[in-house]
Amino acid sequence: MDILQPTMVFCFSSTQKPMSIVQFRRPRDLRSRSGIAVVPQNITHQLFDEIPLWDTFAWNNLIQTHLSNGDFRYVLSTYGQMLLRGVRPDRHTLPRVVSATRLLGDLSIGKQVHGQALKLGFSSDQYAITALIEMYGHLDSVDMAKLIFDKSPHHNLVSWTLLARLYIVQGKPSLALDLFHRMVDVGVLVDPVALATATSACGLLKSLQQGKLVHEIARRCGLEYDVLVSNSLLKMYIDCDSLKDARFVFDQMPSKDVISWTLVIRSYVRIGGFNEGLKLFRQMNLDGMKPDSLSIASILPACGRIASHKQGQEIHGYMLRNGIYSNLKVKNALMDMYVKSGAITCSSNIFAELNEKDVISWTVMIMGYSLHGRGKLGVELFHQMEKNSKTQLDDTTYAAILHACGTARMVDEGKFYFNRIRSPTMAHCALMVSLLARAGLFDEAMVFIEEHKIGKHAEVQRKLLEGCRIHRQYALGKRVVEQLCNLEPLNAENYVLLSNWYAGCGKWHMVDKLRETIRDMGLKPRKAYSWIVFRNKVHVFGTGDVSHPRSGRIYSELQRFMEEMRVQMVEPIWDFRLHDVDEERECIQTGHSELLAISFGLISSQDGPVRVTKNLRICHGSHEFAKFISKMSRREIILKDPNTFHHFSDGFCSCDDY
DNA sequence: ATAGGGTTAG
Repeated sequence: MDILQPTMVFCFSSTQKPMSIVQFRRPRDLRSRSGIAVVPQNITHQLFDEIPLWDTFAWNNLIQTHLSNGDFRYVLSTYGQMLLRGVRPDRHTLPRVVSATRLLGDLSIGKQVHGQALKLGFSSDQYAITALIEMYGHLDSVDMAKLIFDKSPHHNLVSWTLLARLYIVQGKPSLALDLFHRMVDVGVLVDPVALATATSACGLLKSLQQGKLVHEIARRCGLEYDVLVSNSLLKMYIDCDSLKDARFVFDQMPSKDVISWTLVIRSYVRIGGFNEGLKLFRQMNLDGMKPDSLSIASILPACGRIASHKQGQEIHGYMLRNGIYSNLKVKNALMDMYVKSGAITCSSNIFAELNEKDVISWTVMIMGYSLHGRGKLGVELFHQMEKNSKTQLDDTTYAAILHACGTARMVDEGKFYFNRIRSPTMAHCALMVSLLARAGLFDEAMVFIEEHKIGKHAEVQRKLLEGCRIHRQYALGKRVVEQLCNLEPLNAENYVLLSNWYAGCGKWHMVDKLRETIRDMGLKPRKAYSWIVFRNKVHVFGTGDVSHPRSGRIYSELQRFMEEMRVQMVEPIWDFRLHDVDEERECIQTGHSELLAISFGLISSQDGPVRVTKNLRICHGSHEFAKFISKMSRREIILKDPNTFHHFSDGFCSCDDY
């Protein structure tokens, strides 16, 4: 094929309109006399006739306009006309035409243009070379790009950086870094973009040592505090898991932009520093930096994780008020925030209004329903997803559907989906064990564990224990706990479980012995806490806590419910055999932290749900008591524990006592 | 001409 053939270059699609040539528009040219819009070719032809043949500048201008409008085929057709009419392309023409072939993804035309560049004598032009490097790099290979680079008479900063970038895209960061150091060695003056490219290579290599070397070069060039360079350094230190260095860079930055803030906020959120993340987010606002959709998508997971319904809602409100563009990523993050902070209805409202959904949207909702005890809805949603969209499922989606089957106790469906997973992960297997154990199918669970050889994983044993707890399988439960002590001898929680088991059978000498063991090993069992947000303050309660200013009223309210319960002949439950908190066994029921938080919630507000979060699992007795309270007080209580959300309402719980 | 930040994972 020859690019000079007009048939080849005039390949307009009928739907495309020549919007881009508006600057050459003359009223009488645009419409034919009959008033019918003329076809693009005609307009273009007429326009070509208007451009003087000697005026290369005007032709370049037209090419540039097409290029920036994304009309790459017009670039080629204009270029074709130039050649056809004998207009001489200059050094401004070829780079743009080469870029157009790259963006079109057409290597063969690109090669033809390259040939013409050689013929016309532009092969050593800096701009033509960079365009060619990029074209070959994207459409052919990095090796081909390297060849152009090597053959070019002189290398400039941009061609060095471009080639390095190509190596990074190809997953070869160490080659990119080599190139950067060679460039520095031959004495090319580096700029912020070159430094940013080298820094990101270090991040990909996770090499702190290399990163610090580039940091030193940046310092020597006096570019350390350039905002692009600082941000890349920040990201590099985060990628290398050195939050300490990242924070140092951040604190030193004389001027931070929204990207700097987002980077550092996200890095705290990722390692679980939710409060620090929120603190920084507030600081960003105080510093007058307006959050955008990307920074908001980074902070929302923190709101979800600490189940701070209020803060997440405030951020959502801020977005609506300030018209912050919210794309699917942000909406997914919002949905997940509402799921994790106990407001499943808010997430399903957002979900219902989505006009496009990706795999994450579906996964968040399936998992969301399941976490809120509505596994069946989650399974239904999965069916809907398979019917309505060609979403490519991933491991997380399968984990969500297995979780939903577990919550809904849909064993056959769970097995069906498990068998569909091409290579099940440990998490998938553990979810299957959970599904079988929760359904009381212990023999089958044991066979499954045996078949998949996963008995050595504490995660799996804990799922098994969950089933034992639900179905009061105390003999099997004890064997599982002993197994856990063997698998994780340094996990205090396992000894607490064992100790509670012995306490349940009145074997107090064993309880004492275990307590000694825990102490001698220097282990510290986790303490139970519950918290509730009231008037933008977090109120935290420990077991038997009396430090709250309204403590008297909190306890008397619980006492009142307790007496009521006795009158109604409801027996309090004292079964701590498979419970994993031991301080609670020794505390009166009304001293359990979740009940203190619930009571505080009830006395400090008149209506609306009471939202409480607990760091450890709720015990059986408190669960029963909370059901009773919800009935007597006619209030909805939403309690989040590490595994699930319990919605207590009118004497029932959404978890169906599982 | 080359460039730094975002969502699920029970």
